[in-house]
Amino acid sequence: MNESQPTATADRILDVAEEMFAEQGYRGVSVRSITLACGANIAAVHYHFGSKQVLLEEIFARRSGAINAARLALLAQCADQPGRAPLLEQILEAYLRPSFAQPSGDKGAKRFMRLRSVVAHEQAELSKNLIARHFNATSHRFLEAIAAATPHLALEDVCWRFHFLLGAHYYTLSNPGRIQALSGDQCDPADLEAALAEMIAFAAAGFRALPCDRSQMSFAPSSAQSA
Amino acid sequence: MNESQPTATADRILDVAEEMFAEQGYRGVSVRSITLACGANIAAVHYHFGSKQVLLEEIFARRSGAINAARLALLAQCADQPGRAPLLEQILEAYLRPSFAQPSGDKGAKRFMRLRSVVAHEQAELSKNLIARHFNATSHRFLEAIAAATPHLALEDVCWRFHFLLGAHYYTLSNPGRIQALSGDQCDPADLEAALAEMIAFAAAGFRALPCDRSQMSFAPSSAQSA
DNA sequence: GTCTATAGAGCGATAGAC
DNA sequence: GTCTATCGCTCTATAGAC
Repeated sequence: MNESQPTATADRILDVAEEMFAEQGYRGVSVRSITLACGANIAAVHYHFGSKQVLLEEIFARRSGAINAARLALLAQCADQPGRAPLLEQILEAYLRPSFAQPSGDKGAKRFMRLRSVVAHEQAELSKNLIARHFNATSHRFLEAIAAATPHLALEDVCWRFHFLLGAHYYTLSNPGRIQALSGDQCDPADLEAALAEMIAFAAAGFRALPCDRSQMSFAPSSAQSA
Repeated sequence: MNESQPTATADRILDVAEEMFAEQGYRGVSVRSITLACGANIAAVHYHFGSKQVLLEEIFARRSGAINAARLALLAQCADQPGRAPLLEQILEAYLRPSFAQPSGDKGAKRFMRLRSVVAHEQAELSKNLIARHFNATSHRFLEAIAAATPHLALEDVCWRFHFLLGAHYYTLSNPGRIQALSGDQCDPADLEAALAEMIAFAAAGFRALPCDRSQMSFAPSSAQSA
């Protein structure tokens, strides 16, 4: 009857910890409060995982596999064919959609995005290692695909713009309240399909822009424009 | 000789705390370590500020005034004239440049950007209040200016795209290491003029894009594209 | 205004009974 | 595998001498 839950307690801890870390930060959530919230004993985290940090690493490992697999599966379906969206838009959707929501309808992917953002700020060194271990390979696959679709850009430009996309992506899924405050509640951050469509349109246009020209700056300090 | 430093200790605490909070997080830095790092007594923070949180609020108050003033001064200089960059690019530069570096050459503006990002994740509620108090008015001025320069967009689209710009902006100044890892050290995050030029080109193109069309999605779950 | 000393609370982690 | 009890540590904040 319960052969499908050999370590039900460990799974419950992973679920609850992911949610609490994402919403209250890593340092802001104690091992005590995690076990209390999921009905386990205070010592359960250290029994199942060994330490608070290993628990965090297990959360990363569990999520990243599914997201990477979904991204690469969609990337494999991208094709420059008549009647479909332009290839660049397809690639961007293949990259972004799995971190908005999994096909199963699980909303945890979005929460995990906020968790990554939280950890990047609170545990910079650990975050660098985890992101590199779990996401570098897939990110580079997409960087290459985008570079191939934007032959007018030097690789350096592609990297900067992909970096900006990452920032917009993290911020949108991590700070859903900010756009409500900015727009006077006209934008609904819970409408993930709208956010995704807006982000793809914005980023695709950004990637298509001509390489920037630094001499076109209006207020550079050396040109003594103002003071 | 020292009439210019009536509260030298408080100023030193503000400087050191801003740097330590930005690099190690708010919860990750103790009042003890701040006072130790700036040679003050352990009790100095509570004598001068009353609490750790008020110290953080004073850091916000001190920086935000200068940044807002610089932004609005540059915005007032923006004009759609031949021989200058397009108006949209001018507005974006007026918004972004003061948070990359102040005219005085002070690098603290960039550090303060990372501090805001850190606090947004660790102290979500406090951050919301501080950001609204110090930045909402100026941000709305720029939202209006951008909206006027992009008459093809609904206000909702302008808000989403401004939100994406905020995300790219925060991420670039908060996670300088990520673009080095992504680009194989081809992009130099310390070259702030390059980052600024790239960001303006990317965002300006994004704002100029046509409104997005949600029916153009390639992998929406309801269309049963894959599984 | 600067210092020492400490209160009072919460933390991660562990030992050892069951 | 689950529990209680507790160790040893760090934290913010404060009291009170100088």
